[in-house]
Amino acid sequence: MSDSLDLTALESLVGYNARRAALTIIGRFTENMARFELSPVDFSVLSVIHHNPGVTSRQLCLALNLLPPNMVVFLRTFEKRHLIKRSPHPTDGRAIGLSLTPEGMALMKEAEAAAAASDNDAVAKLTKAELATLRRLLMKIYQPK
Amino acid sequence: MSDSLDLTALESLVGYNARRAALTIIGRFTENMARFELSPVDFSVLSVIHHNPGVTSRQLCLALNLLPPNMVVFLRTFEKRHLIKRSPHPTDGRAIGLSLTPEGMALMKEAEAAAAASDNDAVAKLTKAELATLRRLLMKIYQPK
DNA sequence: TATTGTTATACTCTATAACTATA
DNA sequence: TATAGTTATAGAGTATAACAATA
Repeated sequence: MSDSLDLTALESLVGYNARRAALTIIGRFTENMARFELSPVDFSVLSVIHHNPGVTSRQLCLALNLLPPNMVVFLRTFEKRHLIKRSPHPTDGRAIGLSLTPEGMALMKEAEAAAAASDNDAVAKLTKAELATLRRLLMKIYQPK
Repeated sequence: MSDSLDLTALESLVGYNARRAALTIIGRFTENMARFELSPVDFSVLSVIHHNPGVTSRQLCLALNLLPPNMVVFLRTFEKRHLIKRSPHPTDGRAIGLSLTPEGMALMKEAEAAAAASDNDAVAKLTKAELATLRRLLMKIYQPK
């Protein structure tokens, strides 16, 4: 039986194409990062902490579009795994500054290399110029203003 | 407090950007399509049936990367809403051909117009040429071969 | 009064195992 | 033996309401 269905109506929607591409890339990401026991969202949270030591939970939620109650669970798990530590915020007694432990830094050094490799593999059909264009156009869609 | 976090590591990953853009577009899609009581996946299934009358459940699963047990639930719900009908497959006694009812066609005529409008709104910052490029690059990522 | 972080919980979406009817 | 469709269920991911501590 021929699999030649007409999908042109769906394929005209950017949202459909963006979702299918995201699921493809991130599905592979999930497999390749399983050895670190990091989901895509786990990785994104740890990456932001890594490059922004002292960041607060609220800042993470805003930057990554995650909800505070869910962030609490992520951070608790990371702390139990000794990947992050919490320090009192210098000026705001309600807030808590987050940073990676040496163990967390060691993990993220490897994990970020593996993440980049997985991402590159998933988009290997595109040229470097196409990838630069793609990233730019995608960011234009989700960034405010 | 300045919100200027360093996200460059994440933003270098196509998967991260594709996911953020997809969630932005589809979040708006979900709001705009709520009046039809159609989720993004609901819409994609009905759209394929609309443009491919007689399609089988298995073909839908392959085309949209959905799992058969979940498709059963979608189709049951559509049938209860009198949006689709099932007909015996002409040659394969195991399979069932799917098509829209007149009621389903009427709904999808409106829903497809609203979907296109929502999608266009969500990517209004991009030019027509950029959108054509974006669709082409995204399809290259998720299409096999 | 508003905000940060938290708890508990509900809801949606997706995935797995096993079954039936037909090819 | 393999495939189309189905059932039941489990799991992951995400969302809502309400609260304590601090600004």
